[in-house]
Amino acid sequence: MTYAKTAAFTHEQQQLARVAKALAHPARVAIIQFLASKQTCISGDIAAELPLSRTTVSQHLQELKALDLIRGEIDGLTVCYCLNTELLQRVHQQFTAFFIEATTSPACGPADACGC
Amino acid sequence: MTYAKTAAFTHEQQQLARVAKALAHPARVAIIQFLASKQTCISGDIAAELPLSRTTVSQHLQELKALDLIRGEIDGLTVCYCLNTELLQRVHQQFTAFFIEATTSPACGPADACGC
DNA sequence: AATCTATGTCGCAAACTTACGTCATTTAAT
DNA sequence: ATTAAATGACGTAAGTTTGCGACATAGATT
Repeated sequence: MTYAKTAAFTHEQQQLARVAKALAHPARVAIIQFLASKQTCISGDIAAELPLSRTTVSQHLQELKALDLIRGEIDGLTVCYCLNTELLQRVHQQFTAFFIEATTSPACGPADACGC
Repeated sequence: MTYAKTAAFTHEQQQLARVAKALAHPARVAIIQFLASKQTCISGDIAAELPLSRTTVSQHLQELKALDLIRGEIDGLTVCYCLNTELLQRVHQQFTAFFIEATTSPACGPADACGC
């Protein structure tokens, strides 16, 4: 997505694509769900929950952190990760707007094979 | 040393990731928006609207088609593409469920630096 | 038939992602 | 002070995506 041609698209399109990309790996979906399932920010060994090495999970965490979807606070030896629910809410709205735009279009109906 | 990672990713997580991946490029977001903006299924030269070569656009179209997010009907010389609004609606629901799960978690608040 | 047009397919190069082992750093426990 | 634990950074190998020109194909048009 950071390919050369990216610049030509609207900021909105790039924004949506960037977040979509963050969710484009089951590990990152799983990480977010895991963080959501805990009342407290969980330390980094989310790795124990996932079929991936700690290093790889750490990398996925950094990726989510780079977009600010999650935050990490160092607390002694461990790192406390947590969801940025505010951002996630805004992202949710963006996705919803996109999907509504897409699903309310008067394009071909569900079954008919596109009678244009 | 490898951790004991027995838990593979759920079907649900993979599903979400797969769709997210389809939206993970601004060109594909743009294609969907473009199809939504037309009352009628538009032929393949969506390429004229995008800062990409026809070949590349065709490739993105195939990718969306592989997930059945869009459909293409051959109509003589041209191909009629259209959104699969039914699927998009279901996908929207999936994303919404995910985001609600993520945003209603009692994790760290927006401003406080994660007081765990 | 010869040609034109709209499309998809193929193969390639460059860029990016994924996954993981090893290492350095930081903090806690002995 | 030494050792142990948790973690991110670094390097790197394998795989995937992106982007495109050249080629192939299949209806239209002449």
